[in-house]
Amino acid sequence: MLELAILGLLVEEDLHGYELKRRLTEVLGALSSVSYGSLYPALGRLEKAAAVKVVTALPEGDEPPVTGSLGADLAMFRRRTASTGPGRSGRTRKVYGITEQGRQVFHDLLTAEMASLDDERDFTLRLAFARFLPPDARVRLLERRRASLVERLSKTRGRSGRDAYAAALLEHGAATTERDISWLDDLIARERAQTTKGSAK
Amino acid sequence: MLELAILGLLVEEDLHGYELKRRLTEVLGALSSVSYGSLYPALGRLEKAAAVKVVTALPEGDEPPVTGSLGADLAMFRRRTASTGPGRSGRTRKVYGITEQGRQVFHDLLTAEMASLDDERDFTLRLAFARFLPPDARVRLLERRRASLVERLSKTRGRSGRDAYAAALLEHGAATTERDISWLDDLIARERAQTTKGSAK
DNA sequence: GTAGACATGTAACCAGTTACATGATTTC
DNA sequence: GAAATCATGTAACTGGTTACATGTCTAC
Repeated sequence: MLELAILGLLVEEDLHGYELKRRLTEVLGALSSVSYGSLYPALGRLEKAAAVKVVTALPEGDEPPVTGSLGADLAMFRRRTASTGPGRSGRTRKVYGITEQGRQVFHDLLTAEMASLDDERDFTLRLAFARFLPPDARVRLLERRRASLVERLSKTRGRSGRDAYAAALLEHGAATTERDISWLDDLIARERAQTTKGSAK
Repeated sequence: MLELAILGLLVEEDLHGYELKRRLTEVLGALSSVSYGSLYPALGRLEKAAAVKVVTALPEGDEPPVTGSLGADLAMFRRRTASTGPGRSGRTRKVYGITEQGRQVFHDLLTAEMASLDDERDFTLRLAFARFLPPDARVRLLERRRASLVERLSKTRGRSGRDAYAAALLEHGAATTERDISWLDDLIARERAQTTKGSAK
């Protein structure tokens, strides 16, 4: 999960751990922000698996490469020299980039059909990276999620809470699930519209 | 968390592990159902802490026995004899009951102010047992939750997703949070209405 | 007599957290 | 030169999971 999120962010841009954490909190939003205690070990694992590697060349313009022309890595010396003008940084930051293998891993994780049957976080994360999926996989993701919500709803409807609080909880939960379902319907419809537009017809 | 849920269920009724699991799935609803691999160890811990104890004598009232009329415990022999008419059970089930200490632990856990800042599950669980809280603690719970949602919303609003999917996610999330907030407002209002009605004024 | 629901339990694992330790750089 | 912020990392723990092992009772 964490690995998927990290790779997803690195697909677009080289980042160092600290910055990565901030982006993760954004992407995963309310759904828990990660702590350094899990982030750094995760980066370590990914590095060992050759899915990411330290690039160290600091981004300058706005994104990272764009301006390109980094010249040399000089991998050995951990650029302890002037970084960028009146440089910013702390300690010696390690900027990570995704490798070809990492892209592969990313797609594998993203496509992995299993799970997410009801895991909200998992679904959210995948949807956040949906643009990297082929259209049909996108639709499948949305529909699997929809099916799981419909099933949940069917199990909820019919039971009534033993007291006002439990009842309110049940009712609100059901209403929320219904809204989620029609939201998904919208997304699915939009998706199909785009697909047919693009392809044959 | 699990402990709190178990104790909360046992406050009302003696139950054995298997049945407990089913109730837990109901109470915690979509928010993950527990597995036996965590339930039984949790029961073990609670027993060791003297918060629950095995009662074995099946409750009669309403749920499990129905046919009732069990007479004696004969604690030593694990009732291997006919349990209830054309008995129901499997193996030899252990029915747990909450102890006085357990009730204390339950209230302590339920009242514990910390946490839940954004933990959905935690809040849901506490609200499910809200009837065991004094009115003022109930209001506090609801308002703390409300505050945390408001804060979340303020952090979300303003950022816009980098692509259609992220944007849809953000937007839907914000809308859901808004609905949650007004739902809480309803609950709080109802709560206050009841409090003033009951007390002086 | 065997399939399936009921019932309890353990061990190995996993994904994350907290708390701690360290250190560079900037700003006041 | 102290405080704040940036930055990386480790160790101990937590709260669960899956997979496995075992067993009983009912219904066919």
